Amino acid sequence: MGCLSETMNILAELQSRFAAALTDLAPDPQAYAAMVRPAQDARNGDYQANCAMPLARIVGAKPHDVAKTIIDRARLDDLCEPPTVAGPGFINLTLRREFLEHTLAAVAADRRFGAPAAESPKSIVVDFSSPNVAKPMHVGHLRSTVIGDALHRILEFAGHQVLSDNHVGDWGTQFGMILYGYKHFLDAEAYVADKVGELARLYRLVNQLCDCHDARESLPRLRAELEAATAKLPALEAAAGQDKAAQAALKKARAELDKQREELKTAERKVAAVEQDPAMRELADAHPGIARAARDETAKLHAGDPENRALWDEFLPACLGALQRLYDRLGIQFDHTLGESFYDPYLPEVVRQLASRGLAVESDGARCVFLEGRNAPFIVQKGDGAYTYATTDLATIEYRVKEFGAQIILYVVDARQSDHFEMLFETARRWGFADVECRHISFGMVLGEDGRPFKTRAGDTVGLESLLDEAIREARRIVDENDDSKRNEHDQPAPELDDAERAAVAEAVGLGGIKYADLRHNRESDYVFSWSKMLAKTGDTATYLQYAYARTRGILRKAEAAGAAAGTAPIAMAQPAERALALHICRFPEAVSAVAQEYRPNFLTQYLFELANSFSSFYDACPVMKEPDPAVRASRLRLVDLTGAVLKKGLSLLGIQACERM
RNA sequence: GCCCCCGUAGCUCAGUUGGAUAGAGCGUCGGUUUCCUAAACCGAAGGUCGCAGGUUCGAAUCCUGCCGGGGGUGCCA
Repeated sequence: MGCLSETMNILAELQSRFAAALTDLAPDPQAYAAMVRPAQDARNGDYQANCAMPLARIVGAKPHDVAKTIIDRARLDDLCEPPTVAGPGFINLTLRREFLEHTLAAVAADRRFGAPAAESPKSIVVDFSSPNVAKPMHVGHLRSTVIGDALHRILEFAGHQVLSDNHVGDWGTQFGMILYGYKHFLDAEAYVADKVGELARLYRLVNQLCDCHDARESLPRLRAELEAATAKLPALEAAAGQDKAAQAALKKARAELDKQREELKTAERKVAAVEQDPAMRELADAHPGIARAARDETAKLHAGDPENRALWDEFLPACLGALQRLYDRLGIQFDHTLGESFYDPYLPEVVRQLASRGLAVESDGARCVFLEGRNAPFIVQKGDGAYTYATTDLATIEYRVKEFGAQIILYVVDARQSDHFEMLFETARRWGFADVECRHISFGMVLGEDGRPFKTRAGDTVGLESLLDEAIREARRIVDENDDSKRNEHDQPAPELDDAERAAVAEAVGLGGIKYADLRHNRESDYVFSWSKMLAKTGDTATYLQYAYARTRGILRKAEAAGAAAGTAPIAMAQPAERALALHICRFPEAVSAVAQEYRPNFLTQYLFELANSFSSFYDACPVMKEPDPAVRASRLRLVDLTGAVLKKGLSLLGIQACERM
């Protein structure tokens, strides 16, 4: 019982001991054993079991007595001090020092720091990033990219077989716009000089012209709607005296009115942007049917038109190359980049099968899947015969299951698409893919400090490339400032880093800052993007973790210079700071398995922040190289070495680099 | 109309699925450097968990209603 070579996950070990003790006491021992948790408050010990209270209700006994019974039956004496019962029936557990030392030694000897391989490794596809290749990536792609990459790394580390797949948008309407732009507005010289840049310009241009025409067309309708809504307002106001329902209606009408005003303003702005620029205006006048024409280009591409197909073949590698450069900068790798175009040949068969099963039926000229409890249909083929991303997504599920043997598919996509994914998954189940577990790993928006979607001051979306540049530039400034202010013992300037190392540190700090700021938030919630917080020299940031790591390296350098090495000395933990640090190191497996279970990287960032925190306290309270007792010194040196290794591993699982010095 | 999400300290956010006196970072106030990087450490103040009911030994967490904010919603992805 309790063979520790099997698990260095203390929490899991405790839970299994409790499960054994609960076999005759509880209907579902596992569920009650799961109520063993890390103690919320260190005063209550290291871990606590909360199962006695709910169990007492079932058995009809006093919680306190149930807790006593559990304690009597649980065999914990090799792990814990004698457990105590507190409050209404909490069981408090304090780990024995010998056990901690033993576990720590095992963690230290393990290349995976005690993180167990998954009991039943799954074949997992992580679908993330998924930008449109026709336009440059912007800040909106950040979360999917960063969270997806972290999940890829962590799940793989947790022992699963993981494939990352970038489901790029390389087949949609944006390509029609580029094709149209290429044929009508190409700047040949610019195209030769910077293919992707010119294509992006063409996309923006055509998109803007389409928007303008579209907006101009909708202006009368928008104005009429606004007028009608405004006209209705007085009646609503009059009716809203006492009646609650009427008041609610009034408020809703006002909100609706605001929305309509906004919409009208946006449309007017789009029109004005073109009309105030004579050159643009001329273009707009010369291409009145541009939106339709661009759609036709898309249709021709899909239909196999040789010219468009040849252009697409020419554009795509350049676009993918540009994306790849960005991913290289970010240190992100995909096992596959199978975009929408890849699935095009499969689409007719998907619809045919859905139709033959009676799942897809015709409605208003389109083929739709109607799902119980929903008004909106899942459209798999449009009235004009074109397929939608719903169809592509279905084909993609089929492919991933059949070709990759996917058992789990994770879609790291923003929360706004949750309806789509619910319908997609339901349709896939009914189509015959009931065994694959599809999960929408949804995340919230990145907001600016004004609480609105993150934009530049001018109101444009922020390009990802320039975001990275700015972060690194700012990081470099901080690195310079910090290194320049270093002093030697005579209080003279003593910078440590040469230009190349400063650049490397700035890169790690800048990119790490961006990634960490994203990952440390619960992915489900929106978060406010803040330059100052992201690269702050204080607080819960990547820099703090990187700095803690650099400090571990500093001590080890010093030790090396003195001819000492971390070695394999026994680790003792006499000081509270030593014990706290040691315990925290031992919890690494818990953090990894928590992330793998819930797909929440913030569990790992939180763990690492606390680890760095424990280390900083230890650093302050427990000198290493100045410690006179050689045994204590050797023990602390190992603790430092191990802390550094876990920090570095943890950061790497988040896609963040650690620096030797900074 | 229908559907989904959010509201926690001055600010930004956690909160392990119902557990103990609700936590952290920033900011504020106070302390720490002849000593391994002060990008640090230690301490303090700061809360009606949007509001009102309900469920029970126990609620930020579950249910109902309300207030406030955001998002989605038949041929974009």
